[in-house]
Amino acid sequence: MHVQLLKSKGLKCTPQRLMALKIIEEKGHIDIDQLFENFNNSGMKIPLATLYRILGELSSVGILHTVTLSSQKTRYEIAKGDHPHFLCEQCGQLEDLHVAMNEIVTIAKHACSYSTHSVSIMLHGICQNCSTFPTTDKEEG
Amino acid sequence: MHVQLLKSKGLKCTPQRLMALKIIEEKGHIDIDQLFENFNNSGMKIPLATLYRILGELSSVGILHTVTLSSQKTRYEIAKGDHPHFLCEQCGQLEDLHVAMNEIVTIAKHACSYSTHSVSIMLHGICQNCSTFPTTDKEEG
DNA sequence: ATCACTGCAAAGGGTTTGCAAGTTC
DNA sequence: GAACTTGCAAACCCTTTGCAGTGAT
Repeated sequence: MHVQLLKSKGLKCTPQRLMALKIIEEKGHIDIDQLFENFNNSGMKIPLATLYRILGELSSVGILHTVTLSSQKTRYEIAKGDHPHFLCEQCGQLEDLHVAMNEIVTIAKHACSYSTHSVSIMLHGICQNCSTFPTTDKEEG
Repeated sequence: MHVQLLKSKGLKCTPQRLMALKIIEEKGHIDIDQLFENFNNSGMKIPLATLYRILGELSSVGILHTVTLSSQKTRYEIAKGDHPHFLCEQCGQLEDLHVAMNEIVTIAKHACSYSTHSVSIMLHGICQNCSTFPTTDKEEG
């Protein structure tokens, strides 16, 4: 329950924050513009500045996880532990990969004598849809 | 030889590009501000706008590889094939990890039915120096 | 000589910030 | 009622762009 989640982090339950969490949970991965659009579609007007603040707060307390991409907007997802992602270079779609991170982390850590808190793994390629319909022009998904 | 490298990509050999490559090769990983500083230190004045252009060009032809970080400036390195990185969350230092990517890639790809071109792996933690001298305030390195 | 590149300055665009008004607990 | 949050607008800052002058081949 998002109400509990916010309270547990000492954040107040505002309609804006609850809506943000609801949308992000529904969409899985989302960037700020898509989130902004979803707010509008659901009839709730919100300034971008407020969205930036909400996303920043929720990320800093660990409710959200951010996926930083080069030349694409940062994506946000509900934080649910490390997992690899697949990024389609053509449509920009981001997907969770369901693979045992343990194995990967173990291997990676062997190369690294430092204490490691987290591991980001991103595969880059072409997604199912884009390889099936290669003529489809580049479009955000 | 950087001269050959540039020519092979159809780029002209300018002192600015050669200097950029020299510095980046020396430093291993560098962001644009550090690069700018290094230019100044070596007595070559260059506008940031030109550096942005050079880094963009060298990256787009594949001479440089960019490492995009959240809340830190993009780092540039001479492109030498995929390898995992370690990022110190405290000092921001980026290090190459020398580990067989193959194993990791194989595992990761098993979770992914799509055609994968490249894999980015980033470990986040605290580096040797920062854990040895934990009182040292956060500083860029 | 030609075409590419640099330098400069200005524009652009995403993100952050200050402050007053409005909410939550 | 106190503290936090939102909304708005302006400020910020990094990055890109246009164009004239310069340089590489």
